[in-house]
Amino acid sequence: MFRGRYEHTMTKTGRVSIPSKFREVCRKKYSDETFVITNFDRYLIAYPMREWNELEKKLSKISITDSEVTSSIRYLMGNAVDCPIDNQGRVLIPQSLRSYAAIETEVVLVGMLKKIEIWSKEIWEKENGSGAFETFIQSREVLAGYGL
Amino acid sequence: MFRGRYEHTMTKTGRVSIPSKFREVCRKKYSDETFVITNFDRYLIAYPMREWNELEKKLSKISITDSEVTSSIRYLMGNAVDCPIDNQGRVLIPQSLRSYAAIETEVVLVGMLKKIEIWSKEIWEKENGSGAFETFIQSREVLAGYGL
DNA sequence: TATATTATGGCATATAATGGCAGAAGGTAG
DNA sequence: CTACCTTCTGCCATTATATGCCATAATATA
Repeated sequence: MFRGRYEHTMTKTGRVSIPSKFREVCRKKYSDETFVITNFDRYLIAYPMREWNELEKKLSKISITDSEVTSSIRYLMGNAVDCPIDNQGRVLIPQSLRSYAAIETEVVLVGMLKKIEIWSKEIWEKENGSGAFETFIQSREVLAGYGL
Repeated sequence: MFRGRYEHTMTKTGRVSIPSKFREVCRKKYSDETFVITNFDRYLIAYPMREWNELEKKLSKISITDSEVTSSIRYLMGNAVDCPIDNQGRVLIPQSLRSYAAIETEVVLVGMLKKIEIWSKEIWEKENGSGAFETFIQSREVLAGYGL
């Protein structure tokens, strides 16, 4: 599973190094080094291809006549891009996703179990900076409900 | 499966480049580079030939006595045009379909699993622009019903 | 301290997107 | 039937972007 937080810088051409610990998970657990990246509110989510395919399999069974669901599928699929890892361990993040997540040069990569979150450092600090520990403490009871 | 969203411009003669990622799916998954394009509401849908044939097979099982359904089928079939991909990776979108979908120059192509949607950029922004994420979040419960 | 691995910048090349033009095909009016 | 017009289609040129590779810097490991 993906865990840990890393701060990397993006090149001018939009390439970001995937932390080697994450790549190791890709190789060992998924035996594939391609991510599907999509945007989610103010940050990006990268799924290993296998996890993404699970999602697609479920979605493809839904009838096209259900317009509310169709527009959600459109949102999910329309923003998804596959980003293979190159020989230097990097992915190219397309311009559209960069601007969605307001990523310019500094990025924060967060391991989140079966997926990775990619944040602009600036937004990360605003939303997860000083208050994060307090939020964590407050959600103790919720976590306790899951046996933690 | 088709995924991702691309903004392209149409030439004066009505040709639109198919994003290379979509062409790759056509080659690898369908081993064919011909689409069947038809209009659907306020946008166009392009099916790889094989998917279109599946659709036809399903439609042909419907009884011709059901007049309401028959007219829907007539609508779908009557507007369907096959559009092969040329050597530069483009398709010609016939005038009739362009005017249906109000496509002038700027188009948005959206990968939707087994098909591609083609929107006029203007209409796309109106219907899927800023509020799309909220709609997505709202339909989470519906999606949850499908195991997502 | 030496060595391996990781992160990242720079550059060359390949591929993609798209505009322009010319010939081919097909329809229409004289 | 033929001349003309419109639309279709193939090909070339240009630009932007993506990709692969090498070099160096930073970090971790033995």
